[in-house]
Amino acid sequence: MATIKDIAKRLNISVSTVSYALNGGPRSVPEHIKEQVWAVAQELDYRPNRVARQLVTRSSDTIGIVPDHPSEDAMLGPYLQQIFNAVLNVAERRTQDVLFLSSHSGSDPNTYLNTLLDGRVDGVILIADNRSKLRELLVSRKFPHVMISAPNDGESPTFGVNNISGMIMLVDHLAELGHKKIGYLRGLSRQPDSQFREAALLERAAHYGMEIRPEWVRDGDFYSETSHRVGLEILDQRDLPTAMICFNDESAVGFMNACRDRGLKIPEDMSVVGFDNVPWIGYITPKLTTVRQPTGEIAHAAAAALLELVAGNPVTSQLFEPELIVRDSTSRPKEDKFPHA
Amino acid sequence: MATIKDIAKRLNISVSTVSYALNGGPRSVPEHIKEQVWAVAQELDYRPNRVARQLVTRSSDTIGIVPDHPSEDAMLGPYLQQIFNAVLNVAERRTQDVLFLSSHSGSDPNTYLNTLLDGRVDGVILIADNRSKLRELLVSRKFPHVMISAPNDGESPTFGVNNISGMIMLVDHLAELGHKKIGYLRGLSRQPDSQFREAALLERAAHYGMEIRPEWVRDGDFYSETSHRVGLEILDQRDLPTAMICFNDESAVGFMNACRDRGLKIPEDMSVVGFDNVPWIGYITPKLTTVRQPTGEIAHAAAAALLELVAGNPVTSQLFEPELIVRDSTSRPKEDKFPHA
DNA sequence: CTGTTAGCGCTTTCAA
DNA sequence: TTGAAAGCGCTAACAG
Repeated sequence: MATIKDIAKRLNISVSTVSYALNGGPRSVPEHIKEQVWAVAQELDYRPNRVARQLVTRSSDTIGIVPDHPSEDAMLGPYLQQIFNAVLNVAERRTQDVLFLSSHSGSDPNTYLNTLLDGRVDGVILIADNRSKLRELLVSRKFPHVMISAPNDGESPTFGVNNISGMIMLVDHLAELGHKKIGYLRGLSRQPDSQFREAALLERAAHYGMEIRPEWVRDGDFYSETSHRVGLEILDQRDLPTAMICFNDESAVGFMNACRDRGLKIPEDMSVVGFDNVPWIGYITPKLTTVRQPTGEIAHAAAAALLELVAGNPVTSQLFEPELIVRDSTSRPKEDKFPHA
Repeated sequence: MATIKDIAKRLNISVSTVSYALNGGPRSVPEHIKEQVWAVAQELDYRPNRVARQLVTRSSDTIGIVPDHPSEDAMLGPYLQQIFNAVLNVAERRTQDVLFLSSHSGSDPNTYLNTLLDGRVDGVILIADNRSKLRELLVSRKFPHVMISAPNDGESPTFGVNNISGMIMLVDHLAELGHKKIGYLRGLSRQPDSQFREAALLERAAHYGMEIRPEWVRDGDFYSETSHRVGLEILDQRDLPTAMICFNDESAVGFMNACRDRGLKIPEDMSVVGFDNVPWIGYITPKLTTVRQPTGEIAHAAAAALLELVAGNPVTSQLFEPELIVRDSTSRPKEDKFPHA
């Protein structure tokens, strides 16, 4: 493979001149030399060696995405997919590469840190909450990073959705429809997201004087199978809520299946809402009322911020507002249909 | 940042000894020296500089994924997602990175080639068909690569699904149910996949003496909106087929929506089949009969093969068999329900 | 067995 | 204005 040395030799000029000619600076090179250099480069099919350049410039033009809870099938969930897609788009526009760093070196954060500090990435987008050990290490080493999906504690630039107002929108919507008895299928309760949403739910529901019986609230995870199973348990009780708030769209699908199994019509017998507005939401029946998380915009902003950070510029955290999307899975509760009957 | 030089100086030994101690070879190092080296490394918080190593070993321990028709939202489709996920898994197990190379340098394949030859990846997985200009360049430069989703022409190691037998399974299934009148919503007709499937469909249908009227066959793309629209046009005709074969699951969803709009029950009035078995298939109603493409396995094999190739070992192409998954969107045709009526 | 040293290909400082 | 040369941090060939 041809190198700048070959080009220099061929033209009897110095490598520095070739380098400057090829890079268009910082030193100026006479136009006719430039042309010759480019011509010879073409002829020798010269391809710049990016690794050599990286070594001397100490920058890789690559950013990393680090999911803090790496799993075998990380890229199969819509959340990471949307983030990765958005990051890819902004990186591409700035001719940067993006590396998806799942967790080569096992789960020890300190070992894992090697991956980040060995020069392959200039900075990382960390998808984790604040208790992340890795985040701590990044902060203490001042390694350029931004966070997604963590509450903003001022330690790192953070980009996320306003979970609280999302939940409030949902409760308000149900309140407007006249619902008084609400059930809640929560996510993993150790997750900050879950906690914020639940707190908002309880507060807002209390505000409206809604009833949320303990037996209508159940733990789940993010999968529809679980919420299907748990949903059946809820539905097999005597008294039922008239509306169910599900932690995310997937669990809403599971719960809707449970309703179908028990012969409950949605939304007539039971209103159901989700959270997220996943990409395949248009394919499920009935169409689900949910809150859209602007995941793409969030990731977009995070990536842009990281690149600023890498370039040495200051950045500020950003909280995004979700959007209520009313579809066909919510309506007035049955007993409210004829309020004066 | 500490380097091996610092460690060497600290212990009054040579850098080569340090290097060998750290890497565990190829030269052997006395155990007690090794221990000292590791201790000092720890103490100085030494992190190996991977870029420097790359420069001398001329290998990046990174493979690339190259979608030949890069789009803004490349990672939003399930196909690339599954491929990426699988590749990530095998790469991780072999401590390799994977770079998703969408198309930085514009669409000129030759410029684009720079990206691949500048040392950042040791080889690439090309997702393209055989007419790919980029593939041609890779072949002529003997740059390590494998192909996914192209017919195997013997030029490059190729990994894909047997489209023909997939379509045959589908037609056989419909024939067994007693369908005689078949419609077909095809994909983009310039795509080799589409062509193979259509050829197989026509041949197999002829074999069974099935009727496929031209007005039951329509072009589409891969999106449900299109097939929804086109589906309505088909359904507004006088005579209808009893079963519709859709190019992929997404278009099947669109067509099923069209059926719903026209009051046709699935599968009673119309059997519908898709192709792919996308991840969210469990969420649509009625559950779709389809052919599963083992995309994950294919990508897995492709990635493993690429790593072999990079290591200098020979590899062989592989064709994967699809699998018919019968669910609730197909049944006997109506007029066949009482064959002797 | 271990230390010295020559690069890998590039950028950039320092001299001329 | 341009060339020579010093590294970047590492591996590995070579020398002792």
